Amino acid sequence: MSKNLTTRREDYSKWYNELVVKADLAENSAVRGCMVIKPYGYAIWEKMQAELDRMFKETGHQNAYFPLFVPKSLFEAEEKNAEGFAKECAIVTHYRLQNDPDNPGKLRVDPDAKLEEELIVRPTSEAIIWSTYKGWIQSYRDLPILINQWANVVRWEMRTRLFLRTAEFLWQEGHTAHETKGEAIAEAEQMNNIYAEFAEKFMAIPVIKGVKTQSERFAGAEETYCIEALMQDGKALQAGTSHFLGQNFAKAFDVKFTNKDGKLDYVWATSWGVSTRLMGALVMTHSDDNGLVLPPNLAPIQVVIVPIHKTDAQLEEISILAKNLMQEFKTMGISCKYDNRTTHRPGSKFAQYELQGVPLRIAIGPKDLENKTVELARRDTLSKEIVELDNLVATVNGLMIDIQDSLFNKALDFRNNHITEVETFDEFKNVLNTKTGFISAHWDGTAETEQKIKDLTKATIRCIPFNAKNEKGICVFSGNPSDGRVLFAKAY
RNA sequence: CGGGAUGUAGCGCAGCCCGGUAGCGCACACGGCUGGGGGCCGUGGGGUCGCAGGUUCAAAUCCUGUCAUCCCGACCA
Repeated sequence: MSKNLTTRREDYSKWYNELVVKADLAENSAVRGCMVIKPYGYAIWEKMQAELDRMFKETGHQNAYFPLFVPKSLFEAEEKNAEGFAKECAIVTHYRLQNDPDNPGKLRVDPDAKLEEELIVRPTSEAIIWSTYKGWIQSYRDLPILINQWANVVRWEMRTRLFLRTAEFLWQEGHTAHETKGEAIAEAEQMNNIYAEFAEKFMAIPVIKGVKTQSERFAGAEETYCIEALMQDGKALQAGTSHFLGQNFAKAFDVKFTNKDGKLDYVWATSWGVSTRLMGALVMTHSDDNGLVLPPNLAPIQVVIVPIHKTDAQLEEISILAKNLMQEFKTMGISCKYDNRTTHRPGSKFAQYELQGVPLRIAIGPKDLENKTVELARRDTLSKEIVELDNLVATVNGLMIDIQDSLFNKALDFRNNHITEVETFDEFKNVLNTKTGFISAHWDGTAETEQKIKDLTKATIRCIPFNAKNEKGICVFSGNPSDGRVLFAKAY
């Protein structure tokens, strides 16, 4: 069935790359480490954006936009943050080109056009935003500030992969300022919950909520909340993070306010973000060897109608039926495409929509016209059935919900079957190398142990999950006392 | 930046060892037969073989240099 597509079993990375390209989601750009998101891929991203944006606004956030460039002096103000990102920054040093006297027809950087202060292309916007907030905040009456921005950021990664790690990527970053510590923590937790809800309800990706260990924390954060998902190859993917930043940025940028008692205090901050990496998570969670599988809630095309005909007259007759159906789907809010191209044959259309993950396909041919039926094919199960034309729209509507649920449940089963509790380090290594997935193990809470395990196995602590049962134990590596289990995995 | 590999048509590759002026599959264009799962047959278009130098009557092929890309590490949403 799958033609020209590497299978998951053969080579998971290759399968992923080919799938992203062949499903028309994105491709590598000629620009180093950068990606071109193609219209079909972007349409999915837009659906994600729309839903997230709605959720942000429902919780009182507003959108704004801040500059791409961050002057170096601002960038370095919060030391930990600067240090964390320093190794992967693109830097603007000049502002003008000129004709190259040594190479006619070529340009060179004008050496006289050197900037007095270099500009960092934002790898994240805390610095530029907090330097701006300083001017906005004087009193507790100015708080909270609840702002999100949709933007691109640049991180000069050594090795890149479509959607999962590219030098430039699209994301949203929320940056909030609060009067109290408690309020800021509540905000960070709320946003992590929103991410989890979005991942599970819209992307049909089950996630584990928790906090990062100190060494995995965002540079400059006091606490990093995260949602972790499990891909089909048994590796974990960080799907979203939300940070409680304490007063670190307020202190670095001197953002003080007068509180209700008339005293000066630093404001409390959060930041949170998800990126186009979610597209990678979507692909890797649901897709199969025939291509992409999209949950109905995110599919740009939820239903495709493919006519099967020999003659023009047959096509015309099918088209009348198809157009009526489209109208009904539209009324139900189901997006539908009728592919009446005569330049492609039905079989190749079937294959194409399968590759592109369209959740449901309706085929209508002369036999169907005669019997008042259509053929329905589900992308997720690859099952086909002939159904009556009567009540078709209701049937399809029900299937949209079924498919969405069943994708989630399938991913949930897989995920739950790949969380393994281990008691010894031998078991740990064994599970990691054979079964893969998350390993639930006791940890002594030290960075040293965490690092040693990472060096030995490449597995990192993905998160300290919130839902962990209260259980004392001994560390799987050091044998020292542990307060609870954490989740280890190899990660993207 | 350390280890490995590769640059030949839009994409994927063969040819290189053993030098004789470039080929296959997919894609593309045209014609016909077709049409309920990626059709078949025929015809056709498209490449200064990454770049520069050298050896030679002759270089995709041999030699030297160089550039680029990919994979494995380190870094990371």
